[in-house]
Amino acid sequence: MYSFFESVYQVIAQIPYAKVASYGQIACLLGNPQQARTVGWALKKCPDGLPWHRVVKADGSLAAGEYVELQQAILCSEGVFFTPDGKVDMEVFQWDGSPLFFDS
DNA sequence: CCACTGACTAGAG
DNA sequence: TCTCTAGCCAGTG
Repeated sequence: MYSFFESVYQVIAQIPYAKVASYGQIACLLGNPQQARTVGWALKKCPDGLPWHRVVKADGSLAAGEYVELQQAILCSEGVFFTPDGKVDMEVFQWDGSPLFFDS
């Protein structure tokens, strides 16, 4: 079952420690820069072992709905610093997409 | 098969 | 600079 969601999960699974990626960035890696919404919807499925906390909005703010504080807590635990605005410093922590491994 | 929803993004007021 | 609106695709009912 290699659906769009599966691709989303694989990409997110490749996000390295102490790094974050925006929905649009993930969508771009999948080849569809406009599908940021669909990516977020895939995150809502939230499969086991998926580092959904490493996925943030384009401006660096969190987007996990009611799990926002949980996401911030996990990211803080991973070593990601937050600005007083409650946003991630994208200039420092945004994933560049290098460690991608399109296996199988 | 048709319609609605959704953890977004970018542009305009 | 902040807030609001429109558009996008895939999945579920």
